[in-house]
Amino acid sequence: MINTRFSVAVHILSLLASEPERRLSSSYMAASVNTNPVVIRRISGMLKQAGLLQTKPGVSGALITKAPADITLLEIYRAVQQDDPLFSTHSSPNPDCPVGRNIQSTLDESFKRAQNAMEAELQKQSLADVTSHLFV
Amino acid sequence: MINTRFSVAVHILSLLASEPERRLSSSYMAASVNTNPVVIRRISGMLKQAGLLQTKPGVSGALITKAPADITLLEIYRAVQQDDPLFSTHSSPNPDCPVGRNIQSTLDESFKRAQNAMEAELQKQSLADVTSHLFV
DNA sequence: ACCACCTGTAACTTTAATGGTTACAAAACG
DNA sequence: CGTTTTGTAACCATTAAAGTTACAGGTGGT
Repeated sequence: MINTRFSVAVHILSLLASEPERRLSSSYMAASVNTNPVVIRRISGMLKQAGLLQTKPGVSGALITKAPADITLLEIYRAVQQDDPLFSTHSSPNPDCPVGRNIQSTLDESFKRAQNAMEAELQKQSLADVTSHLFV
Repeated sequence: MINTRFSVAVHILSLLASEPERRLSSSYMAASVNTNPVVIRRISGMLKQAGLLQTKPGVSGALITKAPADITLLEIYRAVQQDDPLFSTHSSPNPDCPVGRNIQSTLDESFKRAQNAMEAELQKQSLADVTSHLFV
């Protein structure tokens, strides 16, 4: 199961998108997510590296850097998951067995196709699609 | 990251598919996977419940129950992952915040779409597709 | 210039999931 | 009958994630 970083990252950006003029501090966002400010800063750091938000040390709060319609969920996913594989394969199968010898490379291909399909769907959804459901 | 049960399950079924006449014991398969026989029996149990293989208590070995071309990777995935969600959402966001109040149900929908896309791709691949790459 | 406050980050603790292991009852077969 | 195997339960070890504490460094208000 994929960790909650992705979920929290979308939450953070949704908050920033809802008040694009206002700098929201990590404490403020932590109260909405219901976690510790350090957790927010950790994930904000990854989003900053991906160019999705701006912060300055010492200056309170973060600002979103793009229009929500121009941020795909895939960008957010990649920002927090880097290139972690979605599926893991068991390690060191028996090389003396034809199945054991070739299973890993074969599975890697199948798994990559599945992951690509998932990511293609995330590419189709934008942050604006998410936020449009939040305020109704 | 998805656990290695799926990977091991495909390995098990590939072994059984490679010798459909022969009953392979959990110890034999454990040697190919490079793990403990109990791990194999644990996963075999799930595959049995899904109708993908047969075993009898006391009788050594397992047999595959279908032609590899008729087993999709999705069937195997479902057999070992049940209906675990692919993505997790952070728990108890703040209900006093419009974002916190609605983020979970919104994310659930987005995440389900992504998971569906992944599963649709697994549906397209059969065990035969995998085994055809193993013996070359 | 000072101070209160914030970010960024490292380090540590806690918790949960996974895989490996031990143990043993129940069943089958020679 | 006794050896072997499956099916499970129970337990241990390892790992990853999230939460927490701590603190250096920067900023802006006073």
